[in-house]
Amino acid sequence: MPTISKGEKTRDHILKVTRKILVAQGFHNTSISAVIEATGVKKGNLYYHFASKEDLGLAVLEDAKEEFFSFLAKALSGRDPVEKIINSCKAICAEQEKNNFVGGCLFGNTALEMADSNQKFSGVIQEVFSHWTGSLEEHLAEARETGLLPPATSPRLLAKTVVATLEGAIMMSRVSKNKEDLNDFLVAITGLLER
Amino acid sequence: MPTISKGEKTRDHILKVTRKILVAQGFHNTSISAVIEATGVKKGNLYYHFASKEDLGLAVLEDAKEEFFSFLAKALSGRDPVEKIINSCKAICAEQEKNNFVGGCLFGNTALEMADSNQKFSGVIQEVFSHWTGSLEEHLAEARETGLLPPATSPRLLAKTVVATLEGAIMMSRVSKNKEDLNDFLVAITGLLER
DNA sequence: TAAATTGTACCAAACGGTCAGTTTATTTCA
DNA sequence: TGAAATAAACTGACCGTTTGGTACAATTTA
Repeated sequence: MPTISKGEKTRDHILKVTRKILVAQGFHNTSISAVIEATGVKKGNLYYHFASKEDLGLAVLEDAKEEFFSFLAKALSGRDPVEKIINSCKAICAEQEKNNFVGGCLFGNTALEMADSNQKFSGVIQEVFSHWTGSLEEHLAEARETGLLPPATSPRLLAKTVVATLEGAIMMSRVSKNKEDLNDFLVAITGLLER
Repeated sequence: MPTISKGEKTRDHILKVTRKILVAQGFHNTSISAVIEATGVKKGNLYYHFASKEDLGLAVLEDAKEEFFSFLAKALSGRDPVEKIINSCKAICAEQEKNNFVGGCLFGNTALEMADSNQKFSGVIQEVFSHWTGSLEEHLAEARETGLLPPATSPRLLAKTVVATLEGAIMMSRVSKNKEDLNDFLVAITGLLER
């Protein structure tokens, strides 16, 4: 069995709780004392596990990244490549609705908050976007080869467009808090892929 | 001639300089002292013109909103409604490139930073998105009527999709700092409208 | 003469972070 | 096996700094 030490448990607990706060409030608007209160972990112990607030934020992002990658891999299911992509988008939108459009996408949020002021943060974000578009690109290339998409299709461009549209859609739904909005965007993305 | 009082001039100077800082650093990562330093306006005077930091941020957003509306109206030029929309997207992308992908879109940034924690801010953002999609929607409806777009087109859905894709594109370009990225998205949006 | 601006000094609260010391687990070794 | 040593995990008081914001008399400007 995988021996999980007490420290590892605490560290993971901090990561998961902090992620919830970060996604809703952003990095700069989240204080260490808020993390301490929410986690129940004392300050000294927090700084035993993480060197700084930046270090904590980065670790949260890395942790969420790994989780998202496996989420995406599972969500990319269906009978054909196009259906797989659409289902993954649906799964992401379902998550948003589950959270009542609070928080949105941690990576998108952090991208816009830190992109120009912290290279370490934007580095992780870039990995996420890169892996995400890369995965979609592979399936789109397969779809093109099997005739599901016209030969003139650019898998790379289309993959990036799907991700961008989804991120934009999450942004706008988050502002409007309108349930129909996200469904509308799903229709649009579906239309993008089915022709 | 429009008499601009000294106070109005100072107020506007504060707004414009603060906007530059806000768009690059975000609201919570921008301190009053940074604003004072950048504007050259003394603290007492700043609080003579603005009641609080929140009030200042809100005023910056309102000011940028008005400017964006007239920018959009001018940018929506072309021989037909579809060309008008494409040109407006091009104009927005050109602005992004001009700024070397630093800052991105003030409204998108603020949306993701404040959406769930400050209703006043998200209210202004909502006005921006609403007016923006509304303008595009009008032109798309005209395009559909004149046969430029198929009858099955939903102007409302397509307008929202264009805005979402553009916001997502700005987000991703800002992270990647890649000049080709935005052009790619322009191609995608053009493809969305020309069929 | 009213509006606008400056200057300085100040405030309480919150901020991120440190550290000496205590508790809890794990190893070492007689 | 069990006491002693070591390492990991945790505590809470404390630090200096920055934060947004205030007070207000004195001065400049339109």
